[in-house]
Amino acid sequence: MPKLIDPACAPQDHLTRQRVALVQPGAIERAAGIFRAMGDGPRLRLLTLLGQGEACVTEIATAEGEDLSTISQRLRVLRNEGLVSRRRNGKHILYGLADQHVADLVFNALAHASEGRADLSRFSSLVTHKE
Amino acid sequence: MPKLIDPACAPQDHLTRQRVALVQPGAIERAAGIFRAMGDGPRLRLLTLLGQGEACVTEIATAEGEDLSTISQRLRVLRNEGLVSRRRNGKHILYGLADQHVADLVFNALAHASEGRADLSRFSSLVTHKE
DNA sequence: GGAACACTTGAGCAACTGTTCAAGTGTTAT
DNA sequence: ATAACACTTGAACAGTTGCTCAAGTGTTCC
Repeated sequence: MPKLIDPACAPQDHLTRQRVALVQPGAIERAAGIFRAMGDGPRLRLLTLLGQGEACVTEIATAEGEDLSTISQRLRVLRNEGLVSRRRNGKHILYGLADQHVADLVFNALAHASEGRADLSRFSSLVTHKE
Repeated sequence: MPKLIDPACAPQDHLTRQRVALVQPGAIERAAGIFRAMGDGPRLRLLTLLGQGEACVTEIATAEGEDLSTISQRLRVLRNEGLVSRRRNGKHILYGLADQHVADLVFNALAHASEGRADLSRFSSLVTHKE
């Protein structure tokens, strides 16, 4: 009965190989929500843009070639998941990445997806410059 | 005109604060695809389960209290994004996390979402035991 | 060979998501 | 106070996604 070498899986094995609930259910739902918000091309593009520093909505909109409303809606989704920061500066509202953790998630996924072919040296170095 | 201290954002500023395309467009789409696959509670649960070691579909189904077809469909989505490994063992097919990178992504998100209240010591230590 | 087991797959339908449009809020300039 | 600017928001519609069911594939056992 070489269970460790051969992880076979008869019904009686299932009973012995009990799995543990590693995290509280709420944590999984929150994490899924974060991934869901990031799991959209245009929204992830936005995050990579903000990874290079703060920007106001108009600036983002012109950079992406989209209208204000669309960008604002995308930012709302990201904001609902706590992924971006937001502060007013006169007439403008500046958005940025919420914290280093978000920067890391985006950075890691991009590094993985581009398999080392990207130059990410400019990315997320401004996140801590919140002052 | 204190631009560095005050990142204001008049139209003429937008032109000077040019952003760079850090990654090729394809990489962003691939990364978004990965996040999209992870951005579903039940599917993320599956990944955390596989983070504790390989399991066959039947075992997963009984553990989650769902039917085979539903689990198989979820695994298909994860497989299409290259997040899980798959190998046959007799009648059974064993699934696991594809690589350490996937384990890291899930681990980081859970750690973030549970704010240090989870015991993740059992997680993903088996990923490299592919032999 | 045939039967049983362990999945996989395509189709169908309900539920969700993203974009656009039109109307609204808050701030600055006059 | 009025106008202009910089967004935000709710509703509506199209496109996408996830689950269930029924039929299919591949493997083992007899």
